[in-house]
Amino acid sequence: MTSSPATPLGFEAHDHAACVSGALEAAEARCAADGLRLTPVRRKVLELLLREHRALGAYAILDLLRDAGFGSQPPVAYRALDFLAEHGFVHKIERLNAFVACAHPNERHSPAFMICRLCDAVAEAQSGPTRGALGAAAQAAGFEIEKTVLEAEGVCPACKDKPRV
Amino acid sequence: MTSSPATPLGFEAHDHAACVSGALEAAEARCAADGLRLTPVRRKVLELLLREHRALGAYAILDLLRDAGFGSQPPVAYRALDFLAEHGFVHKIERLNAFVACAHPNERHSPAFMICRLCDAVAEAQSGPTRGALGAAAQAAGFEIEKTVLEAEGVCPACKDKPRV
DNA sequence: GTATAAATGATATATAATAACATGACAAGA
DNA sequence: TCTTGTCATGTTATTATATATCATTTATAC
Repeated sequence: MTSSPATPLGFEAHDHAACVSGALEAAEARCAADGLRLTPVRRKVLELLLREHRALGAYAILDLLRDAGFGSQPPVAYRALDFLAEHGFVHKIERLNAFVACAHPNERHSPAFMICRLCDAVAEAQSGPTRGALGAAAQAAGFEIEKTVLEAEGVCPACKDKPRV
Repeated sequence: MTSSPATPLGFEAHDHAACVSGALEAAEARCAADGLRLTPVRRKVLELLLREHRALGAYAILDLLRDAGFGSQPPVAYRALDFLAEHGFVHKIERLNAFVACAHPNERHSPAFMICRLCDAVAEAQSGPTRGALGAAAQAAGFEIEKTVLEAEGVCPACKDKPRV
């Protein structure tokens, strides 16, 4: 994120090491600015998600935490994930019961995701505040939308190119 | 569904008994036409979901199945739900890990949902084949969308009218 | 009627998430 | 310095959701 990539942390190749460290620095800066505490566990979970760059279940994260010398009971991961999600550093992918690092924190956004069913890569796209057809239906029904989940499942370009791996 | 309601099985009041039996008849007709087997368990699960008219978890369904004299081990419910979802009679609400009867089977559709966080009522709206912003992002990224999940969480008209129940 | 495929029964286990309570770290104020 | 409040973590246990596997039965096709 340091070099403001043209693409929104999607499926394209990029300098991932720089992407990870840049995002971590940005997160630290933001926490310092907002009085949030990016503690070691929280930082580690964010780093893991940035590094993997795909959706990870809480228990997969827990395994990685254990390898890194952190506690390995479920609440350890869920607490860190709650914090990170609450402040927009990660998102939960409902379809997978898994978590992914946010591609553009700092911006208020209602994210949309493209999930590769073959490699679990996740790309995050921006999505308007409330979508066309659904927004109209909600208005007609008198339903007050507070939050939306928009997730597309399919095949990413990389997996499409190599059907057999 | 018999009297082709103007509203799509949403939050509005309607003749629910007729709605349930009509939907069941429609499902039976459709299965007969397509060579699908609407076995007793499957029919019962669909009936339960139609009757409740809200999102039910698999284990809640399992309890109701037990009460109705069916098997009560998890696979019983999950198999029936898999069948019903595969053929469009029910949808899974990812956000709730729960299931709801489809408001308009027979039509090929990519559903969108409005979920009341207070009473768990679920209304189903139609949603275009692939949505605007996300569709564009997918095209740009070379991502092939196979299925989309679109779920809005908020407050339904009934709960909005009576803030304290 | 027999072969085949589809569905069910049953047991076990995997995965996801939370409850509840104790402990530790640290800052603000008496 | 001591105490108190808050936030974070450690730990144990439990609840909720979902799938794997294999045996058995039932329906349908030939």
